[in-house]
Amino acid sequence: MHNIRKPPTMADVAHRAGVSPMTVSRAFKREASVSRETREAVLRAADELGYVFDSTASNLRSQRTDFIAVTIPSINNANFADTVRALSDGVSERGLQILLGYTNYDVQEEERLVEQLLRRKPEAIVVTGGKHTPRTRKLLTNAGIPVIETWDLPEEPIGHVVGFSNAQAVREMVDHFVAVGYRNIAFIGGDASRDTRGADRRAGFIAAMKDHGLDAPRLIAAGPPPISMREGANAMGQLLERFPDTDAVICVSDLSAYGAITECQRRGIAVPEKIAIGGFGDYEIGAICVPSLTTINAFASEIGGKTAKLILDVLDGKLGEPGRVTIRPDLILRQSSL
Amino acid sequence: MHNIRKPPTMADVAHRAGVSPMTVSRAFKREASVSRETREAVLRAADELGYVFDSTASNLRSQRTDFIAVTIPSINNANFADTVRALSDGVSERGLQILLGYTNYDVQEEERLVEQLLRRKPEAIVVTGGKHTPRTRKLLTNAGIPVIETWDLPEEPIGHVVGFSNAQAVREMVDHFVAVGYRNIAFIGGDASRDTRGADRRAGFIAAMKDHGLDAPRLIAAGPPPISMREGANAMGQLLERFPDTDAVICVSDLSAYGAITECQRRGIAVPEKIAIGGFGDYEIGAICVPSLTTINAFASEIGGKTAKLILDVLDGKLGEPGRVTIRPDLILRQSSL
DNA sequence: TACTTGGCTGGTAACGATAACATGGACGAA
DNA sequence: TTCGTCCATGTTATCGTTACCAGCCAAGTA
Repeated sequence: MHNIRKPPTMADVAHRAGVSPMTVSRAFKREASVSRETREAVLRAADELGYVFDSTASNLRSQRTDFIAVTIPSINNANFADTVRALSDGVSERGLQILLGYTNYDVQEEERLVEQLLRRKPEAIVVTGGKHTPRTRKLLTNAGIPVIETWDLPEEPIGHVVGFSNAQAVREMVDHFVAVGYRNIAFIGGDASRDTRGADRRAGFIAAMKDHGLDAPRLIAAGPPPISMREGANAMGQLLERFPDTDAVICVSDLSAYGAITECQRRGIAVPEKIAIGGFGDYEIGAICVPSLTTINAFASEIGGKTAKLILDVLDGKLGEPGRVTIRPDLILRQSSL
Repeated sequence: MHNIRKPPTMADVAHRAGVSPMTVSRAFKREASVSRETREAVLRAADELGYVFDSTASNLRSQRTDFIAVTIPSINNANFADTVRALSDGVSERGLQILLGYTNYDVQEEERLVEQLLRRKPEAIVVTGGKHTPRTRKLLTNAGIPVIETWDLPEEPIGHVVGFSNAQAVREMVDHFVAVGYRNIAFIGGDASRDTRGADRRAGFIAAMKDHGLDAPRLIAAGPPPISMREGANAMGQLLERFPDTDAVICVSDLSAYGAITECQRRGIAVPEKIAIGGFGDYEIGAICVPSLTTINAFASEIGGKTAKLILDVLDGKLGEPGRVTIRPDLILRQSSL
């Protein structure tokens, strides 16, 4: 009964509904002016034919894709996932869809990814972090669409920014630790070469220590980012052996911090009595583990939500010049520190 | 010096390089036959003009988007993230890109999402789970592209399947628990109405208990899925109060199981001496927490990897009929159970 | 009545790449 | 030499929708 038919087009729907293709097109748009009856007739015809709207043609002709391109370092990170979720929810109300890619914490990979994403002609592009290869910067600058850098406060932003200072956030934790009496404070992070946010946190740690007149020799690099719980635990082991007088540790993330806590538990070292531990990111585990974890809430969801709002404003032409939204992370004190 | 110029097209590049647009098109494809010199000249001209390849036009004309559409219940779940990552890595070698959406564990939302994704004309679509609304089934069936259901073994698959039996996996844990002497075993999960994989696990639990001649009155529903650590902890509190004679608990996920462990710690209840705990999913935390967590490895990455391979085979025409790849989850025994 | 105004609908020509087919020249075999 | 083959390149038409511009008609206004 059916030959290998091509899928129906708007023309087919138009024919069946007794209208022009142009009217079918309008019937599929929310705001377009079509009479109620006509729209219903068109949608009914479309349904009967099993018509599926073809975005590829729409994208080309209208020069709009309704894509928002997003790059994150890793898809397996609850912080970035929170940001993406809030961003996605925020823009989806306007029919915008996230086109997501991950860079593996590698600026070269970011370059490839950004180029690939820009070919899809997104309405805007959101990148995590403010450090890029020269070619990435050039691509983003010339893309002709809004560019939003997040999770960082770049000194020379490409366009818009929704972020916070990783260094400053860690500084506040150091200030607190010093205020309550810790002196031999260590820092556990990943190899600094790749994860720029992690490097900023470590730099903030060192600078803050210096400002308190303290040296910062206790630096453990636990491997290529992201640092897992396991790597955090291993780093804690190293730390305890190399610097037995350490009285507090700040970890680059809650995950590594939790790993560090468990390593102390396995070694029978009391947290926080013998050693205090701080994390970063306010992951769920930090609130529920025993002892609970002192950490920094960087408001990952807010970053996504405010990025979404920024994008909508820019696309609406409500924003003349590049926006700069600064988030102020919160120090959350819990049982793992005094 | 700059007017509001339109971005350059292939025609512009062709003109500058002294070739035809067709040759430019070929120069941008990997396999196309273009002489080395010509290709280099074209790419140089493109670079000088700041030309960015326009996928939207390519997509329409070639009727290929190189998208693989994927739906997952939540973007904040390490298991699904693992699957997506492996899938993405597996197909990206062939220039295929993931177009990701999440359903919030809601089949209605899945329906909306699937329709939206299909409009983008992906080369294939991967859905998590085997339960769908009738309309979703119809959309997928008629889409004319490979459909792969994952993380489940549907009785009536729409197309291909890469999954495992959630019920069977839990059954094996029950079998083990019973074999080592536990009798008063409880199950902590989410409200069954939405998360079908969670519901399958619970059903598997009840059936297995029955097969051992045991009742299964100890069922705690901890709220809408996904169940967080916190909800797992709360559920554990309820369980201890309502069924004090419980000697073992199986949780719908490692996250809720870890929450349950912490609740026991806060109440001074020894795990596994007073109560054994099992999780699901082999999240990193289960391997590192103290006590470490007995769990089920569902091989999330393998699901993604095998799905990628399946897609490539199907697109190459190497597969005549629907594929059915069955994963066999592994029971991992750790300290939280005897 | 004549003339706006505004809501709805239709016709035509793109959007920018590339599938399909054609062509021209280099090269080797007969 | 002559013909066939293959590689590199060009020409033409098209993918399916929608921007743009009209046109029509009913309702409101002077």
